[in-house]
Amino acid sequence: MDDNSTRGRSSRSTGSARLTDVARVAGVAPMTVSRALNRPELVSESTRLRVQRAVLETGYVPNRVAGALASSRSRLVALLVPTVAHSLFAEVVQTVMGVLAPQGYQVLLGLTGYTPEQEETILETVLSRRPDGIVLTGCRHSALTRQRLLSAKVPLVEIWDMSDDPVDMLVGFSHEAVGRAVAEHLLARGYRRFGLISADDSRGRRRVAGFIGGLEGAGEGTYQLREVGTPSSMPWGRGMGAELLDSHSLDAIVCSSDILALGVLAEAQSRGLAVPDRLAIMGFGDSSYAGASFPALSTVRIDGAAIGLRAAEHLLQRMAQPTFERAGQSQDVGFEIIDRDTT
Amino acid sequence: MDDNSTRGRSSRSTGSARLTDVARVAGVAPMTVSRALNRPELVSESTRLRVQRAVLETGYVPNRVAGALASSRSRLVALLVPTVAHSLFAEVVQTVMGVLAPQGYQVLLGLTGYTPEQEETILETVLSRRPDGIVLTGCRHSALTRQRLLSAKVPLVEIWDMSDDPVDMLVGFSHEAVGRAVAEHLLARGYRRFGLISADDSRGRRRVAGFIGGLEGAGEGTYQLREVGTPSSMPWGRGMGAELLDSHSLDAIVCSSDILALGVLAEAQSRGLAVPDRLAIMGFGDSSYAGASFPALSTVRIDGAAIGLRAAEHLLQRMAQPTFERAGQSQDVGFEIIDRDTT
DNA sequence: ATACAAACTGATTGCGCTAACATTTCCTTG
DNA sequence: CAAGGAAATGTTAGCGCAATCAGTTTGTAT
Repeated sequence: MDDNSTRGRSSRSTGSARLTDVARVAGVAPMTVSRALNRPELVSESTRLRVQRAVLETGYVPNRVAGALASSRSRLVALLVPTVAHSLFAEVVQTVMGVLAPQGYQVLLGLTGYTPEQEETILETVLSRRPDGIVLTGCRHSALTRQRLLSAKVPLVEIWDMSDDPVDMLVGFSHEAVGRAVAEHLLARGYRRFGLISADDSRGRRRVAGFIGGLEGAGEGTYQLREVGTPSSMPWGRGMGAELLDSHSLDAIVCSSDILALGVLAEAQSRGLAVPDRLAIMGFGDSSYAGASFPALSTVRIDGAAIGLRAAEHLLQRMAQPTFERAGQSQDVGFEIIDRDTT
Repeated sequence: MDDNSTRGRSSRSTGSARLTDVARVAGVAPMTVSRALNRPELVSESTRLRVQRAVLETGYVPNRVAGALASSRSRLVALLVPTVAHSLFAEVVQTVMGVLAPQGYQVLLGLTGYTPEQEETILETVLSRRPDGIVLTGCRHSALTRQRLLSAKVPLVEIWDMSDDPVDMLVGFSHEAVGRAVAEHLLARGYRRFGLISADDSRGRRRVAGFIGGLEGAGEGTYQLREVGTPSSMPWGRGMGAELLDSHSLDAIVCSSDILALGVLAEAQSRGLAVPDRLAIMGFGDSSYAGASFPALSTVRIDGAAIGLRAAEHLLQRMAQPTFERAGQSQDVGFEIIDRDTT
């Protein structure tokens, strides 16, 4: 009579149908309803149908918060990226979600900006949701972040970077190698006086360092470096391009993103500078618009979709395992220099 | 002796520190720890500090899954957009999260593609997480979706569109009005023979319908319509632009996104067609790169940031209210035709 | 019929936390 | 210094679900 299966009894109840309500309507035990919904293969055809009808009749919407607490499985994956306003990261988000959604995982998105402090704060709140897996952009974490990741015992994929000691799994590419390769490539094509425009984030800086290392290794070439704020944009590129061209005589400008490069291209065109004869321009990322600008932008192709895909697959595989065990595997997806018409 | 505050007792426990562990170390009741962490103003300075130390000592990470179940507040907001691969939606995501994160809300991201079926599926799983609020792109939902939204009793903001009967709150603009305004604007500038390139989604189609309505209202102008798949990209624009220019004599091409317009621009430039004298080009969205292309792209400015900002603010306001009550308010943020150098 | 396994269903318990109410401690103020 | 109230802390009882194990039914071989 005073049992809990009657509506509106407890002042704390939310008022919507629960598993017990469905069970009562279907004339079975709550546990059977749970099974009918989550592991239908364990239930007979007839009960499955009765439960199905009862769900429709009651308008039951499962409460996965309670489910997660009871089973210690949240079916939630945290995805931490610096921003989605950059098409490369948007591509990663898109791909990761495309792989995870069909497997029944939902995504908790976190934007870390480009600072370790924000990463730290966001990771803390993210961990409190007890996600089943984490995809985290970058490998350079604060000590506290790293310690939290280690003690969390959650499958983790770090992406977008290479590291000698990944926390768990890793899918990325080497930013230094990109810079070095671009330097060697442009030197080989005869360019010598370089302008560098980089966003002021750590990975952009590592590409710059790689580029400078490449010049030094070859013993050739000079450079002028300019940093711009995040997020990168065409106006930033155009403005910095103008500043570099005003004050220096340059053969080529290398940018830390395609969007900056398009800004430089616009500036060159407005000055009537022939590209690439008077000025070569190099982007980074191979965004969708890079291949179709006029002239088509030379750039470094990063396969964000491949990174997202592999990260998600690694995660799925690990989340399917009953026991937690770090993998410690790294995967370098590399990059490709795309020589179009601006170099 | 057999109490539950001893580690490793229950086989169902997760093994990490709980509130009771912190309480034991701090020498206070569990409830006091809860208060010290969530409502510190209710706790004396000295206990707050003792709890703080105990948290550090035990390495306690709150379990918000349990917290949400107990309090019926998930501090989760579901954000449903068609894609993040489009800069306008990425901007909305970025802004919404920027507003909500400082208020302690986390975002559950859902990608609905451009189909009502996916929206339906995703909404179902999203509702099972009991979010405190929902931001949903678009106003044309399936009957089931609408019914679920109505019975969910969750604050909801529909964005990116206008509607006569919003489910709850609404922040958007009229796609028909955009189409009509663009038609009138271009007719006024003397263009008559139009090519239209639109993505095959419902909102793009409504802008096309508005454009055609504008031509018919004025009794002037002819048009050729082409639809492209989603997601839009420069190659799509360039290809469709080439097809239109090959088969028709046109004054202007109107695109359903800036990225398509840049593709058309590239095609025009590669053909040596003077823009805008021989061919005018109009984009949509005013993405970051639109203003800095050469020549600078004319487009329709949609303030994604404003939409995201207001949607988030409305939601916060509603989530702060103790009782659930539909608002039924709409807000039209409008749009602006930006006349740059391609018209 | 009987034994035995396999398939299915049910009862109990607890996941980790907070709402609600009860109690204690501290501080005014006449 | 007693009375009264505010501030601080504690106790109890779930939130809604699934793990676990116990029980029941069904099918199959003897």
